[in-house]
Amino acid sequence: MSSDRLTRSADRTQAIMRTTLELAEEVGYAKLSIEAVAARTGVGKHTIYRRWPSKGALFLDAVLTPSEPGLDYPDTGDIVADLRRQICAAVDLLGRPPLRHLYQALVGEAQHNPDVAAALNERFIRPQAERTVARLRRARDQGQLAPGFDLEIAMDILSGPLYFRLLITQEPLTHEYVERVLDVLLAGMRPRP
Amino acid sequence: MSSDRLTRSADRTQAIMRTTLELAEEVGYAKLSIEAVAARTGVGKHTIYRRWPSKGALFLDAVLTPSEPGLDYPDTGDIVADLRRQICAAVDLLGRPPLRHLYQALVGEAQHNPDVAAALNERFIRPQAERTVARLRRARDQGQLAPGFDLEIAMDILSGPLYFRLLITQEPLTHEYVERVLDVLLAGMRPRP
Amino acid sequence: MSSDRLTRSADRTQAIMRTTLELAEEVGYAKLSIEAVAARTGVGKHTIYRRWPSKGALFLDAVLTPSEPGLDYPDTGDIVADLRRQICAAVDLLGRPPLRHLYQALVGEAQHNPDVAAALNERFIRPQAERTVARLRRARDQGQLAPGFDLEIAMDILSGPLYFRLLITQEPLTHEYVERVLDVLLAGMRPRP
Amino acid sequence: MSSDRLTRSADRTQAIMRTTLELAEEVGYAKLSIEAVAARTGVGKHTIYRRWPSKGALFLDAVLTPSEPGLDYPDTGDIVADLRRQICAAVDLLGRPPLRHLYQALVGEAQHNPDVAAALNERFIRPQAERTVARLRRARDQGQLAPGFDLEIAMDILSGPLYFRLLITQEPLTHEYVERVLDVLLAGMRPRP
DNA sequence: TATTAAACGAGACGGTACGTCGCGTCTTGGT
DNA sequence: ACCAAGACGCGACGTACCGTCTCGTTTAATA
Repeated sequence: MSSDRLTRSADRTQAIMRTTLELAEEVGYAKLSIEAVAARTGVGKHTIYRRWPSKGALFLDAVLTPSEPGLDYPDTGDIVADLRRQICAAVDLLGRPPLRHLYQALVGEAQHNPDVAAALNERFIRPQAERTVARLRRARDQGQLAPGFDLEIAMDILSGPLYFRLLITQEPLTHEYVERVLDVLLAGMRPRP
Repeated sequence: MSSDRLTRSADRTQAIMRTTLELAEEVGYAKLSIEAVAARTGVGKHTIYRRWPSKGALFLDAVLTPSEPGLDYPDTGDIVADLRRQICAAVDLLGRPPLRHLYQALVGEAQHNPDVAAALNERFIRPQAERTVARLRRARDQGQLAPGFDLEIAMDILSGPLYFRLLITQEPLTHEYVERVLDVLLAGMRPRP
Repeated sequence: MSSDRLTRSADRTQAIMRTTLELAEEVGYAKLSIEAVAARTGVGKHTIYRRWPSKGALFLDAVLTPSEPGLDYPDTGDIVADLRRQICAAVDLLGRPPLRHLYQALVGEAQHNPDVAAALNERFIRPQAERTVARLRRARDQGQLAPGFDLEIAMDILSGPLYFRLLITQEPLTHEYVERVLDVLLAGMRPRP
Repeated sequence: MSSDRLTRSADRTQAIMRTTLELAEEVGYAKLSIEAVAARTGVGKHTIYRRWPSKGALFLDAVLTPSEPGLDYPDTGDIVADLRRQICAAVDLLGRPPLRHLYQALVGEAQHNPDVAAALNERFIRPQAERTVARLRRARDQGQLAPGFDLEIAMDILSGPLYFRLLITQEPLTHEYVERVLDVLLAGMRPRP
């Protein structure tokens, strides 16, 4: 039988993260307190501090754990369709309730806390980016993209505008917006001869 | 003389904002406190609360005021050169010390505080964006850009990747990076026939 | 007109000390907490810490303040009657409810906290002792006591046994006990020739 | 062979008490914690709680065990000499380092914890007192003391002033002080005719 | 010139949460 | 079967700031 202690520990860990999301949705990340999480979970503060070094670290775990490991990247052979599908999925997940505000707050916290920033990259951003770049590379090898095409920049251009909308102008993220980005990226800026 | 009182008031306001930047550089935005700003400036807390409703609002003012109104957009007739110049200037200002960390923190705070987000957009992001779009429109009218070119998206594609680097992957912002973004945006993704 | 602010401050100070005694009677000194005193008084913890450096110091003030400055020493000309009266008064005050347990706890705390010990001596023990010694000296000068009589030791012999009962054997303190101490002290140990 | 386990138990018990004294000397009784005793002894907390119900009880054992059973009361026939010898021995033991502060703390704890108070009396104070009273009774029977002499009070007068000095005024305890107490007790207060 | 009203420094105040410590109980794994 | 190790719920510690609220004290504009 699996470990009683680990099970119990894991139970608590799960319960704490669940409460964290709950409270974050109710009062917002800024007003979230470890004290309140402990109280509502029915757990000592120590039990939280034993697991996470800061509110930010806890919140990161709480937000990211349910989404991991993330969706597989599709490969239908049509690079544009695959990108569209993948980006729309991301937009649907991160750009709408309930995750939108939580994810926004998470990125906000990352600006104040280097550990959170690092973990966010390590666990979420980089893997996603690597999958995207890999898919792009495959497409380029198959001649669907221009031979000298800059894959890393393409990746940033696919993500950047969405984050710009999410974090800076804080406008809604729609599939139509994704479409427009793809269009510009596909065609480029220059008038065709 | 006319504005003796205003001047004195203005002096205080300036002094408070100066101290705010000072302290933010020393201890970081997260550990910045109105209490400490008041103490170091030699000012009562009331005098700060009379002027700003929150730490975020004060910080926003402190960071943005010195940079306003921002540089005029150049128009040499060459749209690519003008964009490069403008974006590099922005990168040099916001992507390096001393402003980089402060600006990062400011955007971070905007994720938790809608007022800060709104003010940041109103005072900094939107004007900048509007100037860029106007410049792009002029270029399109002159035939330097494709006729149906999506100016708003272009604007987001020019900014987004930089913010993605600044806020998410937190890698350095270089002129070379700006160049690569411009390259991809100019040429587009598709192989030319 | 007296100071509004001082008045208010004094009010709070009084209220805190009152609550302290209240709680000490309810749960005992050992379980008394500054947290609880603050909560019941409706006062921030800071307001207590601003006034007293420790629970012991607060408790000392709370216990001693109402009893100060202490009763005048009587001088009827009869030293034995005066001593009896004075000691019985002290016993009635400190050796019975409600003060007995509080005073016991105060002396207990003094064993762990030198500041409390010093303040207890300064404010309560020494003044009392000095009055007693002064009264004894007057009696000796008048020939009511043996000429070489050791006044300081007499003082200790008048107090010591009471404290021994109060703190060590923790038996009740009665007037009869006072009487017996006085009897032995008057007559001495040696058989009279 | 028999008591292998008991021996081991006894070893642990001894080790815990030793560490307790060690730590009490280092940081004072107030800052002593069972947690720290367990850690330094290399023992689980349970092992301590299995043996003692509270920090006070442990401390009492730790302080009193080495001094037990106490010195035999001398009987040289000269009551004054015997008292002097016995009291000076007690003063030397309890009124000087290293025991002075520990014993002070023990009595302090007894003010907050009735169990400690009871045990202190039972194991230390009463036996000592009974021996003293027995010795005094023998002396009275032999005519060395006045016939109606109040032995219990005498006992309290011999102890009380010392405890008063130790606990209240916290002045040093010297043989000279013992002498002065004996002198007053012997002669009494009244002028001889 | 004297009066009045505002802004000011200083900081007390009721709160909330921090991160730490130790309590006494309970569980686990090793010996 | 007993033990060290230490997780756990709990409660209090003493600290830091929050944002609000007097206090007297300048300071300037008005009467």
